[in-house]
Amino acid sequence: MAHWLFKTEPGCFSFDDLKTRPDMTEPWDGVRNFQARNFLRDTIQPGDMVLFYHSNIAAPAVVGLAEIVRSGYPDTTALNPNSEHFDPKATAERPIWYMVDVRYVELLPRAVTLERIKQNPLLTDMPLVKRSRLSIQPVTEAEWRIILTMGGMEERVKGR
DNA sequence: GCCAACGTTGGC
DNA sequence: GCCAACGTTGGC
Repeated sequence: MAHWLFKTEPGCFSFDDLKTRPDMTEPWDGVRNFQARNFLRDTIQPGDMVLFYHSNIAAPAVVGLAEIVRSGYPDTTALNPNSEHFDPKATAERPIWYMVDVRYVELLPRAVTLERIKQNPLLTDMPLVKRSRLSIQPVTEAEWRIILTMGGMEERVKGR
């Protein structure tokens, strides 16, 4: 089981939005970056865990945990001319873009702000810290444990 | 709202 | 296939 960090602008789609879906399952669509696409299409698997990160706000932070419930499949918003994520180059035969389905798991007792992440010398290798704009990022087992601990979930870390 | 970083596009 | 121009992301 692998770990990931998914970025989202909460004004567009927030962790609360994920929680309030009736079945708590949501397609993660609209990713239009090839590196992120490759993770979605090739690597991310059901059961993988996700750090849910809010970007583009005053205090960007990891706010909660989500789980992958479906691996990569074609992102249909790319085929829809009415979608803001429409890509005229995408076709049903060559979808180009992919999405996965995620499920709400739980809110972190304490949000882990980017500021705190940057202060932790053990987290300086994270793409997040290196100022990458990558919206889907791999997270190492060690980083996962550290961030959960910083978020007030020591018990969960020990239980694994 | 500014602007640096950086991914993508397109002319050559 | 290089690289300048351009557009977007996202921290501040």
